[in-house]
Amino acid sequence: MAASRTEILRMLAEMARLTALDEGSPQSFKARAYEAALAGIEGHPGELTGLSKTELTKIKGVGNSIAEKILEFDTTGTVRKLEELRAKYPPGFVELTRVPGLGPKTLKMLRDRLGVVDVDSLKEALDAERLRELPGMGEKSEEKIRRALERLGMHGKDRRTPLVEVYGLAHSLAARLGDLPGVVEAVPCGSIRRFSDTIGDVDIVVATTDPVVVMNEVANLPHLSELIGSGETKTSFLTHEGLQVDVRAVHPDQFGSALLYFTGSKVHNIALRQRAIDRGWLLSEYGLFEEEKVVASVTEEDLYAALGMEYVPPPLREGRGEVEAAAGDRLPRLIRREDIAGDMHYHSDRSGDGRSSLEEMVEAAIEAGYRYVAFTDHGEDLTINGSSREEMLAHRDRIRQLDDRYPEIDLLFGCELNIGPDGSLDYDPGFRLEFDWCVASIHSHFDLPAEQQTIRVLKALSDPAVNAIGHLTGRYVGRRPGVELDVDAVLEGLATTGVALEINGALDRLDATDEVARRAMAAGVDVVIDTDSHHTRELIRMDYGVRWAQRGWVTVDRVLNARPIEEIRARVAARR
DNA sequence: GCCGTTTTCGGCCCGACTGTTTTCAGTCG
Repeated sequence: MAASRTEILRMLAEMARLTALDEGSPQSFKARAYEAALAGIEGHPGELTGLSKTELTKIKGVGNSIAEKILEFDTTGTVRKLEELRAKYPPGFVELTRVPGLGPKTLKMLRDRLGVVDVDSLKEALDAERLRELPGMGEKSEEKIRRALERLGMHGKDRRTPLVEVYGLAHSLAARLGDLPGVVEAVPCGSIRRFSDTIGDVDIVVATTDPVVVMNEVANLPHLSELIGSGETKTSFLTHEGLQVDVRAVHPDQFGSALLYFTGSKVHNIALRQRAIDRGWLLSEYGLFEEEKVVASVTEEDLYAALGMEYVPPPLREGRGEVEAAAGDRLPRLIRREDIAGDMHYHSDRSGDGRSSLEEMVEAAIEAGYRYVAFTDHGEDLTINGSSREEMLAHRDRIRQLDDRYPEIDLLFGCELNIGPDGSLDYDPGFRLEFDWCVASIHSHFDLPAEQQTIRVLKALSDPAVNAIGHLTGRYVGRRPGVELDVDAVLEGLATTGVALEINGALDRLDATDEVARRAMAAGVDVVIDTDSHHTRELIRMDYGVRWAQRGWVTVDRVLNARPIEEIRARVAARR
């Protein structure tokens, strides 16, 4: 039997989790070794199955022992060591690690001294007031754990929230703190700044000469439901939705190092700190130090430069090879918002779910600085939102008229075709070729087997009218997983046909994923970064799409809509 | 468990806050 890449990653993640528990600390070197191997493999593009032990140990973070475990897992389907750990720490006990405030040390003590093995037995021990008998524990600890248990499942330590649900809140909170007296700047950091599609909690760093004012403001925010902790420079609280927010105040002179530290990721930070150590320095949120002397601290640019690296944009800071690349001046020229020349997935109220008129959408596009835009209203197969042939042809006339009226922008008559369960598309082949540009996307039948989904998408992209595949999996972050398909097969299809992979900037979609985008780069597939706007206020999604693409290491030379319209037209023509 | 332009052994990122303690361990990020 051969284990898939995903299964191997999951196995290593479980090994890391259980080893941390067994060793009594997530900082345990063994646990971190598993995490390092996990990161190394995630950054390793190729297949894993079939690799020899020697080849496996060439992967960063994978040594003899982990290579053997991967081989064992690949051939037998399990790992003896993992089975032992599972027996020692059954799921009910592991569940307890999700309780905020309960770490491995405390959990071990609870089990050894009080026989606590799961949530129920923990509750019994709490009711009997037995925890306070233990060293280091008291009445307050009992109360804290009791409260944490009550809201377990609502927001355990490992709960991730879709970015779309917190993005607005985080920025409005930062804006509010930014207006306080003494505050120079307030910025959401952490996974929000790295632009991860899900986030654990909200981290806001405030540059201020007067941290007391900031801490007071935070303690009295209307969003605050429960105060978790508050000190002179740091306050943590839960919102009414159960989201944890950490606000940290630093002196403006230390803002760069604070931003760097609180943006993470953890893996990225550790790598930077290691670089500092290699130079005999120390890097913390307060700055880069040589003994007592500050080497750099005011801006992130200063810090990277001092460490002998190119500046690393936040979306890249995931420990996926960016540290090595930046140190060797090998960071790719990533796509940037100012490179974008147009939007190739764009709706008007011709679509049933469109909310702004053609004129409004054209003017919004001009306002955004675009040189061209493709209107891609839904085809007839989406019965509620789509348009008939007659409607589409009338629509085309209006687009041509507007194209004449607005010489500063080129308007394309396009369509968002619906990919049926069998890969079929709207209209007929001849009519489809009437369009200047077509994006084809999945809108239903999300549960078909992966093999069928792959055939479905491959069939759609083989149609000469199709120029891009929209929101590849149809996922909604945190709500709908999206279709399963053979990504490599699809990428190969895209590469051979010259059809582009869309990176959809809608915050709840962010589809294709950053991971797929990166594989697309390796496979020689071009992308289009689109907003899929249905309203003039959705054009901001281009910022999101670009940052998401950066997470996928998408380079400017591979983005179709960073090129002149003539090149896009030529590409469409060449395909027919 | 991994790793080596000082090392095949002895290291492995750094600091705030809490609760329980009089100096610190545990947890978290």
